[in-house]
Amino acid sequence: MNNDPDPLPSELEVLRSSSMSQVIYKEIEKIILGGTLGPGEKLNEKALAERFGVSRGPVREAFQALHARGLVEMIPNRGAFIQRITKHDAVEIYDVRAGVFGTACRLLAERIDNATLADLNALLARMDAVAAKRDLDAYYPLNIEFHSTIVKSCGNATLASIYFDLVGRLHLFRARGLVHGGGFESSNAEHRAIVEALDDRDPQAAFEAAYTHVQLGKRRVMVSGDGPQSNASTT
Amino acid sequence: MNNDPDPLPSELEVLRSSSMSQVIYKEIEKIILGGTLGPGEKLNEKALAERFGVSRGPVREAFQALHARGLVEMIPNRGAFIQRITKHDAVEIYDVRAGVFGTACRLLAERIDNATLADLNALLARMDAVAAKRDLDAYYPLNIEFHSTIVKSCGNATLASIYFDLVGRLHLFRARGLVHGGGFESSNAEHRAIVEALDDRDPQAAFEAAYTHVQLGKRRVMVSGDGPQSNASTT
DNA sequence: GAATTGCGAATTGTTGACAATCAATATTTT
DNA sequence: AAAATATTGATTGTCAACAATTCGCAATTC
Repeated sequence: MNNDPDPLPSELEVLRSSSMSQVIYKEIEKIILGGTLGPGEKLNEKALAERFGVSRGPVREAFQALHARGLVEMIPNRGAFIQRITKHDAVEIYDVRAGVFGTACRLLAERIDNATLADLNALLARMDAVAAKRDLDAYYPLNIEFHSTIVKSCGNATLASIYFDLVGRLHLFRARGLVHGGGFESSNAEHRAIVEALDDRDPQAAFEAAYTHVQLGKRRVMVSGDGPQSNASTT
Repeated sequence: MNNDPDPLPSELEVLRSSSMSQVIYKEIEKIILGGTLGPGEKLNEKALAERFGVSRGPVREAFQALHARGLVEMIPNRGAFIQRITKHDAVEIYDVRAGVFGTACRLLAERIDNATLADLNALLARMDAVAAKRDLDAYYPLNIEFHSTIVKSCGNATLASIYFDLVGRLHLFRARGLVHGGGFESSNAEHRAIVEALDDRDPQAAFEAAYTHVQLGKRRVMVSGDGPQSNASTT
């Protein structure tokens, strides 16, 4: 009868109660990708359930979804652990990401409008500016926005979903490490090559430029640190 | 005390009880991809639980995993339904699959050995043989094996997983329909172009051949039937 | 002193029960 | 009779409890 019996919606009770496990999913995903709990660490069912104010059921359901997405490792009778990414895994993910991102550019080259092109060129200019100042903290989000803009603009939601999945998994690899500069001028040069191919509406060239860019980004990350403790933004 | 109290292990009690939900996952996946229960149909928790002899918990966990993989649609307070794939969705999936399969060929071109090449050439010959006889039932599994061999040989398990995921989702689109012949001579010609590029160890050419092949396969499927009631094997 | 064995606590896997929601039918009203 | 409304049945969402397994630590053994 009365509207909103709960005085404080508290962000967790806003959504329908039915999608509770999906809310928990998003929350745990935040914990994992936020890096507050490194790879290999255990996810305690009871602790998480109490933290979110629910029972263990929804938490377990979220675990299964996270496992299917490759963010969580399930060991029988042991529980859920944040997925451990080996260097070999990271190489694999980078290679797939190169192909997926290249495909995004290829598709985008066939449909890009001038507004999107202007956005990308603006990002290029801003990245050049911060690169000249060696401001890596400013470069990082711009770099992400550049790639995201392309992927979101290519008109393929399935591709975008897979792409961001891969990016998330890579976050596990380079979780919470220092950033290695060096080579983000060349990184932006590669960005410019991509935009030029898009401007030419040349799908093959766009793919090649994008694929090569990610591959070079992989090398930049791999040479900087062998273990999963290096963060690199110049991809 | 006595070993194996259950007279019939029945394939469901063989594995550890802990991975029960994952066994249920595989079983429901079989139901979905097997086509005995078309897209949009409802998956009843209680009925499935009784069928597998477990409670609803593991079934719900399996639902979440299937949802994360894009095989099941979850509607709040309504339950789980086999994912409905629109024509637009199918186009998206085909485009991503083209890029992923192309990437597999690109990677394979850099590492293929003569044994794998011989396998692929043998498959080409067998496909030519059955294509000459217009034996579509024989062509279909060979075609699948050809693509699977490439994907499994490219040395990237992450890519393979994503690829087979996409193939599974496409199965939902063309579930339980008649097969449209026409164009599977050209399909095998495209296969041959892929193998030739692999033989040349030419990554770019391999990608282009593979990408084009899937794109043409998409067109062959799309022109044959607008709705989700057409099965096409010549991809 | 090092390795092994044997508890006890904690955690996971599963279940059955209860509350909430939805679909479908029956009933009432206009 | 048609539309709107109430009621019933079924299904989903959530929870708390129980069984089984694992982990940590102490006691024992070699």
